[in-house]
Amino acid sequence: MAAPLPAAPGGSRGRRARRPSGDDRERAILATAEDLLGQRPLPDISVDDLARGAGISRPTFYFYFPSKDAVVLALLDRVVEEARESRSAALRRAGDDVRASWRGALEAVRGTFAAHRALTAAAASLLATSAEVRVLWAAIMDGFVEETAAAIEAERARGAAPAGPPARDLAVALNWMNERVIHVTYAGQTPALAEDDLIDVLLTVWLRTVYGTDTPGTAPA
Amino acid sequence: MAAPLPAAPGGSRGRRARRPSGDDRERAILATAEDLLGQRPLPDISVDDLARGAGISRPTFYFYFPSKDAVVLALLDRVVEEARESRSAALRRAGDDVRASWRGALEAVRGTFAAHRALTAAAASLLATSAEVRVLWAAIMDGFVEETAAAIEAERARGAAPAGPPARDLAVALNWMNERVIHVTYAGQTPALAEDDLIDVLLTVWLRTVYGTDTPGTAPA
DNA sequence: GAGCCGCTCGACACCGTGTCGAGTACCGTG
DNA sequence: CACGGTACTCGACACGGTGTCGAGCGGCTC
Repeated sequence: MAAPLPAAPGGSRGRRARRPSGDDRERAILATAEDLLGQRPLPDISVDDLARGAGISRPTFYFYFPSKDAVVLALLDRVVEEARESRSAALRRAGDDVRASWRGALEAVRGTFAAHRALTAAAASLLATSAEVRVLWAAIMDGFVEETAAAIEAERARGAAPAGPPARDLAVALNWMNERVIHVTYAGQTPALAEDDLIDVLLTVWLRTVYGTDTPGTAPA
Repeated sequence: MAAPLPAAPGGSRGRRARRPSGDDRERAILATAEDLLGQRPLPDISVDDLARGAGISRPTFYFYFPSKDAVVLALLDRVVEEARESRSAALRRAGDDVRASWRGALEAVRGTFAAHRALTAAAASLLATSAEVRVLWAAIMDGFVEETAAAIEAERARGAAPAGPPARDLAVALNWMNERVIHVTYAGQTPALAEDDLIDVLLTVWLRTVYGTDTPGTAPA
């Protein structure tokens, strides 16, 4: 919401070299986008809506962003970063209790997406049309997969988890499962899970897949 | 490809009451769509392209279909039916060997989607914008989930599978995992699995989730 | 041969996108 | 204080896609 960005020069995404002034406008566009996305789906929002909402004309909008998609991408950048950090933090915390650790990671991702449903829905619709969004999405999923695969390998190394397919392969399947199940659940699609059962169910699949049991760390050698 | 449709009156989907003649045109449009989808993504195909490909003018196209989306929906109807039947058949076959039975179901769905990659990609892009496609997709996933849930419950009842979360909840998670993993793998996105490993990995997750082991039927009482 | 019906398309209205070029306001510098 | 530049603004335009309307045409039936 806040995040003043004192004078960050390197625009990570391609959008535009930022200048001290006019910066308010850029933020106004972003804010308008976030606001409108809470009201209706992305395809029903035009560049004109965004411009008007930010108090500027349509051509002026193009001075700040090359397209409607770029606005969503900018918004998404922030959320993706938030999800990544929140997940890594959860994984770092709770080092002892294995089960709690996995649960924390699940919970972190779920939390981030739940907090930004509208944006996530918009991202999903862009996934089909925007190569940039696809790249961004692939990057975050890749990060999750790497992290997960490393964790599985560690558990196998210490004898807590049985062998099986490459850890990375399992990680790919599990993480995509999360992505989709969380998405359909929060987007109100069917078949979905009850929001309250989400984490329990996903955790069960993760634990059984990795350890073969719901209660790792209690029985094995 | 063939499927003459002798004179089927009840257009399942909303498209239009069908008349004996002009039927060739309808098929030509469908064929053109399938063809063009093999060349470029759906958003890059206009109604005009479809019409020209079928040898008619754009307004005439609207005599046969209410929109571009409806064409894809019609195509999708057939494929969805194919997937459903192929999966049910696989589940019916191989009654004894549990593992083979699950594998067959996985294989059936994979096969159908692999055979229609382009269409599946188009469906994915419509999922974001077309309520009808969403309903159709929800329906097929629901069918898979029901079938899966029943199978899990049967396994639990005969003591082959351990208790745990509601069978339906596990079924939801597992089937969405399949959907997504198959999709990213065949759409060439990342992170994905190698096409050859797909089934093995998914099967492992399914078996471990349902039974807690890769080799059901060998150990338990 | 009159009339209907399935079918066809030219022409049109509409909407959203993206661009171009003519401004304006404000800056620092001479 | 002019002067030139630069950040920014927007009216007007061109384009491409969608969907509709109404006139026309060919074959069938009575």
